[in-house]
Amino acid sequence: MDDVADRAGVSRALVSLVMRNSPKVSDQRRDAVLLAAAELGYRPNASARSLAQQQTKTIGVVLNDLHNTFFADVVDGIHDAAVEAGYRLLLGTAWRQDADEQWAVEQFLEYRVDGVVVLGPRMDDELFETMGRAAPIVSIGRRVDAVDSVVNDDKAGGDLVASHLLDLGHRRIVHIDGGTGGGAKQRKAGFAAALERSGAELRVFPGDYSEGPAAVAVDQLLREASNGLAPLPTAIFAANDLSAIAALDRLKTAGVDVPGHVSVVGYDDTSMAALSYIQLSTINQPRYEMGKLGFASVLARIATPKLEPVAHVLEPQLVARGTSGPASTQLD
Amino acid sequence: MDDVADRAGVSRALVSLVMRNSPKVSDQRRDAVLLAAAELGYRPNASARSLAQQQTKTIGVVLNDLHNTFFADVVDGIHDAAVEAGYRLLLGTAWRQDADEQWAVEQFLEYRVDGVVVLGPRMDDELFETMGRAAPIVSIGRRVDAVDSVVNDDKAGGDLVASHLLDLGHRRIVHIDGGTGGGAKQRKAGFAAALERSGAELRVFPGDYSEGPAAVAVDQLLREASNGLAPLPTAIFAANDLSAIAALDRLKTAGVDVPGHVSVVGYDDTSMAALSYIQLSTINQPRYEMGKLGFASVLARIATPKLEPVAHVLEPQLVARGTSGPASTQLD
DNA sequence: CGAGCAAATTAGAGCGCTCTAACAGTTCGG
DNA sequence: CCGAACTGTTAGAGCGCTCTAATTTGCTCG
Repeated sequence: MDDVADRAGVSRALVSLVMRNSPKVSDQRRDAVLLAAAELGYRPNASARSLAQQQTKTIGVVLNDLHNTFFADVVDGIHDAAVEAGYRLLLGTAWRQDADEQWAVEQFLEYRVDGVVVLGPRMDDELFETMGRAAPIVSIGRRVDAVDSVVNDDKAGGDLVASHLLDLGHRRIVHIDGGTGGGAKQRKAGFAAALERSGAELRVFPGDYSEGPAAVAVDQLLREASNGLAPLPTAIFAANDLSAIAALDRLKTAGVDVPGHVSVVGYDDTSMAALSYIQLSTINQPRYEMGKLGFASVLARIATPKLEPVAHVLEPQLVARGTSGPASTQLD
Repeated sequence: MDDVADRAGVSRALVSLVMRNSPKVSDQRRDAVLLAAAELGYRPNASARSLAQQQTKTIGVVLNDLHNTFFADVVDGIHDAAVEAGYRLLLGTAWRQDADEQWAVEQFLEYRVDGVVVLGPRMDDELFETMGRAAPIVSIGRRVDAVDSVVNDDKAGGDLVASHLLDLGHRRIVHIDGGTGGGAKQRKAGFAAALERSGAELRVFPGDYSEGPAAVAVDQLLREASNGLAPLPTAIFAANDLSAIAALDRLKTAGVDVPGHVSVVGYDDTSMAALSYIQLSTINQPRYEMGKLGFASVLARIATPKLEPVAHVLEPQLVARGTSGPASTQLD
């Protein structure tokens, strides 16, 4: 910076003003400085700037799983909102390990990021509260009372699926749940409540948002059907797309027509669901919006730190594709 | 830091030593400092440290597409290698825009990261050279002569597919290429050369690594077959998994048995290819290894800045799954 | 018991920037 | 024609840490 100042024949302070494009610099000097900077290949040092300014204009985003495209969409939303507000993003990855998650946040705090967004958090609420004292922090995908959170209304989502299936005439229905996964309990609750109101028959199998248990559940259903113990259900609602796809796979392998004979619905609307090859009916969470909202929350809290925690609840949407159709009347 | 020093009754310098866990501190003082730090909730300021140390122990990773799980695997490799070497990762995203990519790198340079890794770069070689002068930089997925690069041997990959199909007895083969996409030309070249040696018949359709053109190509093949103009090929090699899946989709829709009647092979071994639902035969690039190697390159260059650029070429591997099988003898 | 030496500790400068307050030049109303 | 009110520019302290060199402490040993 000194070199640039010398070369342009001005003071260091003026160079600083130019680099931050302050309006109170004469065009003449500005050009001289910019020229000198370009000639010397000068690039401001972000660390020094942060140190002096006591703010980084950066927010940290903790990603739990880089492989999950669900998060990618959310990050897109955060990114766009951040750019608009003149903030930059720092991504940290927790590689699906709880300890990593905390570590990532600690790293961010050492960097003195102005705020932190955690996607699909696993760490416990208490830790959230502790970290929340060091910097504004918001949770996306799980409700945390101590800090701001952005979630979709999983219960409403479950209800949407139920209505969709009931409208199609389904009465013998199976749910493969998401175990302890985020939002799984609410999805099930919303789904079950709606079915109960209509008097439809519901059977629940345990799952965990992964392929294995879903396949096991469907296999059992198929076995029961072939033994004549129980007819196949006319519809299956899996707690997320991954398990829905596993279920689909088992059904197709067994030669069961989908949706002619059994309808299948998932949750999340991942890019896999949209594959023309799969065409899974599912529930879409407004991921991009959730990202935008998450960033806005952080920003609001940066401006006014001692606001009461807010929980933003967004409405999920049904995306009816090719795996759900009118209930089969055939009995098997 | 001063507060911690006061509370522990030591000097600021000693606190600094403890925070960097230097061995030359007595246990007694160390404990006192750690206690004081914990009580005050002290967290070192990374910016100040970087400023004083003139290094950040951080490397920047430019991600072109957060949605592509291919990159996620590479990042996993980079991450593991980085953690092992005591480095931390900063992720930047280019959101598929060339300008963003350059911007991301600039940001990193302002942070004074010790090195940069760019995944699937789009910026031109010249820019690479310029940036390479400011910090060690390595390109993963595209060969760039001016700097280090890590790529897979696309030509060998094409050759692998050819051998696989020839071994299975295929002689009437179609390739849907990847247009100007990275490595597409080499994949085609390797494939075509091997087929030519064996005298098999090859027909090439234009593509661009996306679904559309692949579907168009297959539709045309189906039309020709039903018109009796030309029999269906017994095998199709699509330049990447996405287009392979699109091809599969058209074939299945048309009721063509895969692989009984037509075999399909992709390239990249994305997570979609591994879906039990799809089981696509494909070529696997050692993504995780590529990440590790990429980091190692950066590290080597940090240690010895003026090394000659090195191009690491890794061997691709055939992953034979359910979409490729013995050539059909049936003529249609 | 004090010289000699290693280990433990500290003072203080410096990293590259921003920010406050002060300082020159202009302009302008009275 | 003088002081007020700007505008543009600058000196210099300070951000929180590390690092070098110097100093103190604690031992060992003749």
